[in-house]
Parts: sequence; C-alpha cells; structure tokens
Amino acid sequence: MEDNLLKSDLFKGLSANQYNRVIACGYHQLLRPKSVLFHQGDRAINFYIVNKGRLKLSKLNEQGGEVIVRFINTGELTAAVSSLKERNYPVTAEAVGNTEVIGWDKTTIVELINEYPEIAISLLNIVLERIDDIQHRYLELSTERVEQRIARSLLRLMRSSGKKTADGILIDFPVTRQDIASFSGTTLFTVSRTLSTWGKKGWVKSGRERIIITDPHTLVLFSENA
Amino acid sequence: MEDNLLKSDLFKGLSANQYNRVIACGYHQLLRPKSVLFHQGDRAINFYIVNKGRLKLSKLNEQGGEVIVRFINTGELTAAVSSLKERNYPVTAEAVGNTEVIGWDKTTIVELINEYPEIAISLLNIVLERIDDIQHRYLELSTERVEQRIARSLLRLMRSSGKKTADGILIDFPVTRQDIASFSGTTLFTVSRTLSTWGKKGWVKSGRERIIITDPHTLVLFSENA
DNA sequence: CGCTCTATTGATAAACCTCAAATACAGTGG
DNA sequence: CCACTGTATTTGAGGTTTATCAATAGAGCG
Repeated sequence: MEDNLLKSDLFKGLSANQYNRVIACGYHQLLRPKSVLFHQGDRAINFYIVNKGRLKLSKLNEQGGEVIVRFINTGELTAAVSSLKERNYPVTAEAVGNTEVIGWDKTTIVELINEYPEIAISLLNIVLERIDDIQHRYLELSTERVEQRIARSLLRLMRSSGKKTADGILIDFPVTRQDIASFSGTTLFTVSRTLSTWGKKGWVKSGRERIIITDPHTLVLFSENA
Repeated sequence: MEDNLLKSDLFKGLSANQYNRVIACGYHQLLRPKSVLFHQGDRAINFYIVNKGRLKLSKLNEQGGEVIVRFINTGELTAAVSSLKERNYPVTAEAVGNTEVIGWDKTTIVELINEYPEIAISLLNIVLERIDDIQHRYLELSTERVEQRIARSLLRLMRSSGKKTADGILIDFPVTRQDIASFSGTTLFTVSRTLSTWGKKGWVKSGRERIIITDPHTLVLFSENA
C-alpha cells in the first residue's frame, strides 16, 4: 500500500526492515479537501510525508496577502517547524483534495536519526534542495516580469502534477487563478488576462479551476527568454 | 582562538573534545575582500563556517539581475550544494572584508554525522531556520512595497551587524546602495531616494558605503505598519 | 589632480495593481 | 430539467508604484 513511499528520498539507503520500522513509528492521518494539517506554531507533530494527494504550503501576512510557498506532492516531505520566535506569519499546510499523510513528532525523529543516521543525511539533502528551490524562486520574483513568472509557475505545476491528455498536459488538480497568482507573486486579474492571451495563442487551454498546457515547448522558451 | 565558534549552533550538544575533533577535520581558509569562496557547482568543499568576517551569498540570473540571498556572519554556517541539475544561476559566496572560514567536504561531514548524530540535528535545525527566513523574505517581496522592504533590509543588517555609535547604530561593514537594492528586490535609484528621504526625516544618516540608523524604533514601526 | 566608483536627482515611461461590473460555471434542491 | 446561488473568471478604465535613463555631483585613491 505504501510502496510509493519506499521510493521517497527520505528512505534512501534504508533496508526494507528499517523502512518498515520507521513507518511504524509514524502515524497516519486522513485529510479532507481544504482541511488544514498544521499552522506553524502547532507543536505535536513535526515531520510529515504525503502518502496520497497533495498539500498546499502557504504563508499569510496580516494584511491578508498570501503566497504559496510550494506544493507537497505524494512521496514528498514537509516539516512544521515550531520555532519559538516568529509566531506571526504562520506557514499553513492545507490538503488539496483528499490527502493521506504520515507524521512523526520531533522526539521520534531524533530517536530514529540516532538509530539510522542515513535518515539525517536524507533529510539534509531534501532540505538543502528546498532551500535551493525557494532561493531560486526568490531570484525569479525579484528579477523577472509577471508573465515570465506565471509561465514558470505553470511549468512547475506541470512538472510536478502534469497528466497527459489528448489536448495537452493537464494540471491534475483544481487550481484557481488566485492559486496561480499566489504562486507567482501577482494578482488573479493579471493571471486571468495572461491566460486569456496565451489561450488565444494556443499555448494553454484553461477553464474554471482547470489548466491544460497545450504547447509546453513554447512556454518553456518564453519562461527562459522573455 | 576559535572559541567564538564553540558558541555556534552547529556545535550544540557536543563536548569540548568532540568539538576539537570536528574542527580538526576541517580546513582553514583566508579570504581577501571581495574574493569568491565558491560558486554553486564547485565540488571540493561542501560546508563552511565563518570564523571571522562575513560572506555575502548572492544569486545571479543571466540577464545580470542579482539578489543577495543573505549574509553569513561570524559563527554562521553555509553550504555549497552541488546539485547536479541547475548549473545556471549559481549561488556565489563572496567575502565582505577580510574573512576566515573553516570548510569540510561532503565525505567528512557524512563521517562526522555518523559519529555524532547530534551534528545532523544541529544542521537540520539551522537549515530549517534558514528556510523559514527565506520563505519569510519571499512573502515580504511578494506582498510589500519597496520602502517597507528597504526598511526591513536595513533592520536585518542592523540586527546582524549593527554597532552602536554616538550617532546611532552603524551597519558595520561597507554596504552600497546596490547591495541594499539587491537585498530588498529593488534598484539602487529607489534605495538612494528612500535613504535621502529618511535622512531628511532623521531616521538614518548615510554616506558612501555607510549607513547609520539613527531612529531604529520609528524604522521598525514603519517596516511593520506601512 | 585626474580617475574611478558611488551616489543623487529629475524626467519619463512601463508595468502592474485596484476597483467595478458583467459573465460563466458547477452544484443543489425543487 | 431548471432555476438559483455562490464562486470563479473575464475585461475595461484609471491610477500608482517603481523602473529606466540621463546627467551631475561627490569621495577616495594613487
């Protein structure tokens, strides 16, 4: 049932037995669509792996501004860091569609690391890659124009959650203009206009909570060169 | 000589002996001002701790756009992640003033972690905090106006490298308008204008590569409320 | 004192947001 | 099957923010 997790980066270098033991230490949780797994500042559980479905990691400021930090797809990991400082601006993890996760609390993780240091290495690798990713997005947000960023967002979603269809590559979960906006650092209006334009050009086909990328190649070129 | 490092988060939970052993495994390096410690993609060494001075971590895109990801101050850590994908947009670590670092290569780090798993926990904590920080900055960049972001940048620099003087709190290393701009996601022109305005209001005093925050309190209020 | 790097300031323009109003869509209950 | 309701989306007009470009001034160094 959870064989998809075996392939997860977290378990790189572990034997099947060790893997089973680690899984046994965690606990399963089912999430309905749009239910919240954690806010930063919650304490009980610290690490989660998505067994099925997808989480949306977002961050709010008090003026109501939202950014989507990333999506956590099946097999991927996220952590609820309960740092003492910084209670404001929590990170929120919300299920997109029906989602299953397995969670470990901090104590358990520390025990497991002491038992199997490979886990620590895996975690470090994962986390370093995440830093790389968010730094990259930071650069993009800082230096690129809106349309370029929207293109990159679509391509990211396509790569992580794309599904081939007759028309093109469908982003395989309900995604609103506002989602794309929060993921690209712009407004839903700009996203809407941009998708309209690209629709006319034949690059994408989009509808209510639904985006199909019909010409990925051109979109890639656009995202890199303009 | 390196007692300042003992206090570093990296060595939390280690005995003096263990600390000495870890330090002995690394190798020292002296850097002249503005010399480059690494580009991402370099391989030999993977983790560095700043023993003296300061590093500027920045990222470039091919259009020449630059962002400063963060400054690594004395006692802090950084890693040169040589991921296979993504050769473009390297992260560059450059010395600000004369700087000393100690470096460990990946193999050594892995060995040390296997020996002292506490190190892995420390590293994880450090890296998770960094993620938190950059995510926070990402939110700010996405949702706040330029002046607010400039204020936050100054305050960050003040907190990490501020030095009390008669006039106010001096940012204790040479920092250009362009640096502030790259750190805030704007242009040097906007930074210049903003500092001029704030100079007239008595919030800061600034000159060539030199910024003193004369009214930190007001600047904090401004950074949070407008 | 000339050279180079940094900073200032103004004019102009582009990019993008904000707000308002209309329209499309999906589900629900009659 | 249809009307109804609550979202999601589209589109336009207008305004703000901030970048861009150009020209000038200042600071430090040999």
